[in-house]
Amino acid sequence: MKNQEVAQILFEIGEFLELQEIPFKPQAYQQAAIAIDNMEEDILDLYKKEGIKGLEKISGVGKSIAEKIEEFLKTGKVKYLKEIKKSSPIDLEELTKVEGLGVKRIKKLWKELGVRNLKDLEKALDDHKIAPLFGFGEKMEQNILESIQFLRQGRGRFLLREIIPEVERILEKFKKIKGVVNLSVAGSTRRRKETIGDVDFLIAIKDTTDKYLVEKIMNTFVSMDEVIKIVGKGETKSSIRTKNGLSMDLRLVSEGSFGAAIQYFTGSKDHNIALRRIAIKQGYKLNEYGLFRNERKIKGETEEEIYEKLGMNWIPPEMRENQGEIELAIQKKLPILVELKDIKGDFHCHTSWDGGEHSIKEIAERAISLGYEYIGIADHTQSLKIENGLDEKRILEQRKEIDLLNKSFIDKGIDFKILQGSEVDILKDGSLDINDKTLETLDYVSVSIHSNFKMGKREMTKRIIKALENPLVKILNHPTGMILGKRGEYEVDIQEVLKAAKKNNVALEMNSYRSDLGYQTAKLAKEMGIKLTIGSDAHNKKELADMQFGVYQARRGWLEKKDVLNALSLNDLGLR
DNA sequence: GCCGTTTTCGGCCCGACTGTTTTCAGTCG
Repeated sequence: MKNQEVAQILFEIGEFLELQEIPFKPQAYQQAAIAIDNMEEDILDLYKKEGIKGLEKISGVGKSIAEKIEEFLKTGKVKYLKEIKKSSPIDLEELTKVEGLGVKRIKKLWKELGVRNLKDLEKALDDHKIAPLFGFGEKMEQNILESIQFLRQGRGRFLLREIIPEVERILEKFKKIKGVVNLSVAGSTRRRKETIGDVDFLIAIKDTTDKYLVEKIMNTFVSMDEVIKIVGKGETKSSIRTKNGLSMDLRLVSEGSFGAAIQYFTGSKDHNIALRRIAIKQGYKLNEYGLFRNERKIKGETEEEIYEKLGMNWIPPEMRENQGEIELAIQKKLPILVELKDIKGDFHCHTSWDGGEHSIKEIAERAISLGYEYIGIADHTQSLKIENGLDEKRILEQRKEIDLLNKSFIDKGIDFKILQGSEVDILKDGSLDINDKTLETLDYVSVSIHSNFKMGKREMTKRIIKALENPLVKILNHPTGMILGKRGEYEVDIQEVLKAAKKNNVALEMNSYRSDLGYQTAKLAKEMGIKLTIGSDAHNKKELADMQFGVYQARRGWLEKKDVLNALSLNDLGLR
């Protein structure tokens, strides 16, 4: 996908225009960049299909920006960017990453000290040249120094599943403070984005002029064990940085503004801009304190009433990316998103048969305690030597154990069934490493790529499609090969894979551990009428609970219960 | 540069915190 590259270029043009103090154009470029970054469709495909007119259909893209995109898609370059870059040789991309430095300050540093990049900036800091500058000062110099250190440590985004436990711990801490009437995490964590840049908390109290309570809450926040730096501390907002490099903000609002505030701080930015424009059109003003008409607050206590007053349904946070959810909310046609409690089983877990930690029985017992109706055992197959993958013989042996366990459930009157699946390896040529005769004995067959990742896009696409054409195959596991935070995607034409999945009636997995099928692709699959499964990929019984993270991404892909195979009851699955 | 249920011209989201320049610009989200 070229989308990110295109977005990056437009964003950069915006920054250079800002540097030149040209009004309004920077925002125009940056809005177009955001829209393209959020797009589901490959911009190159769009251009090939519909040409420059297709590009102009993207929100925020008009004639001029469309031409620049076209130029980039054709030549890989944009002359306009090259020219404005020439006029000021500043490495804006690098320097704007320094917290506290925006385009204005960067420009000043360049004019006064000739700072063009991070290296120059570090030299200027060494020589203590920044503090004496008009408008800067000692403290700013110190802050820039610390920001650079932070940057050098490699500030990345954090995985949602790493963040959630810490967030819950902190929320518990504040719940205990008397006088806290409402609280929530906001931002991308509340939207359940798969990676998180920083965490926003929101706390409501009855009376924000209660200095004692305000002080107590803010002090609790900035003196938590994990804090290594207090970035800011005020009466309504404080910011800290934790030991592991995560930034957290806490905002304090009055009870009556909690709804407006949680709406505002949940974002996304794009969603909020769109919502505020609608408010303006209807003669309102919307900010974090409420919905106002002529300075008079109309609503603010709950999110629901704000959305309602603006003439739409409340929108689940996971959907708030300005991808058409507002239009649906106005038409009152929002999908009813799948929830964790809708999940009836799991088609992707491993047992001690293939090197997992727990026996089939132990896994099944945990699945029962999670309230599942069934569990699909999907152990690896023989090609995965390192995982002690099963060959035909062991698959048949495993069946015996599963049958016995199922019989014991029936005897005990437990309404639960273990399904024997398998995570069959797709070989280099697209054939499977278990013969069809054995596959026929399974309750379902799921397939995956685990080797030869580095083949060309065309070859890999062919390989996967060939596997999907085997009529015994029901699920394609982790379709892109990515392991979020660890491994990138293999080269594959996902559009073609989707088409083949549709044609052959194969479900695609949203893998909870890997987050590899992005929510945008999931949304596309749903629109094409493809079923999805949410798989935990658990290698022990504890990891079965990771299902929640797959459900979050499914919700971000607008999936409903009916789109998710493992939200169906056993009887509705249509297995033997 | 983009956009249109007031508009093809004239608007473009909004507020807190920080540091520094004593009244506000810059940054951030």
